[in-house]
Formats: sequence, C-alpha cells, structure tokens
Amino acid sequence: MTSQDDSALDLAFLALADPVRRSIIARLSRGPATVNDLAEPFEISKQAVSKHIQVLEQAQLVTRSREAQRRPVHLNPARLEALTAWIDQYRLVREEQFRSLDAVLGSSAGQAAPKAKETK
Amino acid sequence: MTSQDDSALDLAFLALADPVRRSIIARLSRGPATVNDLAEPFEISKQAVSKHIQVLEQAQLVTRSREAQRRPVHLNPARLEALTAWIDQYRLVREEQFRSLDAVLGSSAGQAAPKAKETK
DNA sequence: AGGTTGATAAACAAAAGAGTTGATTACATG
DNA sequence: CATGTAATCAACTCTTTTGTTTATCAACCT
Repeated sequence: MTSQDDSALDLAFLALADPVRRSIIARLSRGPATVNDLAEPFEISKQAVSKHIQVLEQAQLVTRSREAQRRPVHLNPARLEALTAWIDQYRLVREEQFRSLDAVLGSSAGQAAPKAKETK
Repeated sequence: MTSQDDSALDLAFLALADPVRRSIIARLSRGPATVNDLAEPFEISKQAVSKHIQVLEQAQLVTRSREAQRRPVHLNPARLEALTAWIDQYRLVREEQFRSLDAVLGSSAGQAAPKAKETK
C-alpha cells in the first residue's frame, strides 16, 4: 500500500516539476482545453505538449474526455488535494513543534537544541 | 520575477518527486538529523543520501547548521507552505467553479458542459 | 471517396538524475 | 602528530526524460 502511494506521489510531484506542465495546470484551472489550445502559448511542438499531457494524465492530475475528434483535457482537483494533504501532514507537525518549543523556552529563539543522540 | 518563482518551484517539486527524499522530509518533521542518521534506513550509500540532501537544500526545503564536524539538517516548513499555496491557488479556483456550476444546474452532474469556445 | 483536422506513435539525439567507488577536507581526540 | 569520524568532491556508469522529425491514425466534412 505504501509503495503504491509512493509511486503515485512520485508521478504527481514529478509532473509538477516542470514549468510547461504547471502552466498547463494553470490554464486548465480556468476550464478544459484541447492539445492545440494548450500548445499555443509555448514554443515547443504539439507533440511535445501531447507528451506533457500524458505525464499529467499518468499522474492522474488531469483526465480526458472525447468530443468528436477532439480530446479535451480536464483538471482533476482531487489529485491536487492529495498533494496538499501529503505536504500538510509534515508542515503542520513541524509548526506544532515550534509552537510547543516556544512555550517551553518562553518564546526565545529555539533552534540549536542538540537533543539526546541515540545513534550507535 | 515569474521565471525566478518558476525555477524555485521546479526545484521544490522535483525534490519531492523521489521516495527517498520524501522519507527524509518525514524524518525531519520529527526533528533535525545528520546525514548518517538519515542514511541509516536506506540501502544506499551515504554519498547518495548526501546528494539527496543537497537537492533538498537547493530547493530550500531544508537548511543546515554546523556543530563540530556534524552538519545537522533541519526542515524548512515555510517552503512546504509555499508549495501548498501554489497548489491551492488552482485547486480552489476549480472547486469554486464546480460549486457555481452546481448552483446553475441545480446540483446535478456538472461535467460535460461544452462552454462557449472563444478560441481563435 | 478524398481531404482536412486533431492528436498520437516511433525512432532518435541530447541532457539530466540516481547511484557507485575512491580520494579528500574538516574536526576531535588519544 | 596520528587516527577515527562526519561529510563532501570527483569521475564514471546506467537509465530516464525531453524534444525533434517523420509518419500514422481516427473522426469529421463536403
């Protein structure tokens, strides 16, 4: 189960690690679009954009429907939510720790707490 | 300005697109750790882990301090927050659209709305 | 049928990522 | 000073990604 989640997160984060693909996400947040629509703003070929969309589709960040010979791409907000959920699970833990550390130290700079090392 | 943000996001998302690096993040959410601490759970060399940490550091997801010959790694929650902010800006727009579409259609399935195409 | 659009497949070159081993720096201590 | 420990640097593989060009497919329109 963990490894499946793992590879799903791999695909999703990797998909977002590209400015072209993030622009596609941004465009799709305003509504579905075809490959041609999406390719227009970029200086790369349609084929390249098509590949980018495949990456996003594999990451399940977008879905595709059929409409005559067009294949519109739709954003899948649920997958985006899964990513924020993953991030928040660590971000929030960390902030909670800072808060309690502040409480202990009386709101001074809590940074170089050496902590008991239990390594070998 | 946009391109700077762009490459910063590139680095951050790319850094998270790897199970080892995500595990490192998870470990660091419970407190700082050294390269040796972080390398232990994995079957790869310390050099490899060191490289992973450099990737995370370049993405500003972690910072490092000095402590004798040790260089403890600390999580930087602020950068994680920047990522959720980026994602939410599109996720939430999209959900808002679904909500208003539901309002128009009277809470039926709002999916294949062709929409007026204003393409060239 | 023939032609046009929209989108993909296949094959290839260039670049980047992830890991390895071997040598090197920096510090601590016997 | 010599030794051990923490971490990095350098050089080298192996594999994956990205983009290009060329060719193909599938659906529509007269």
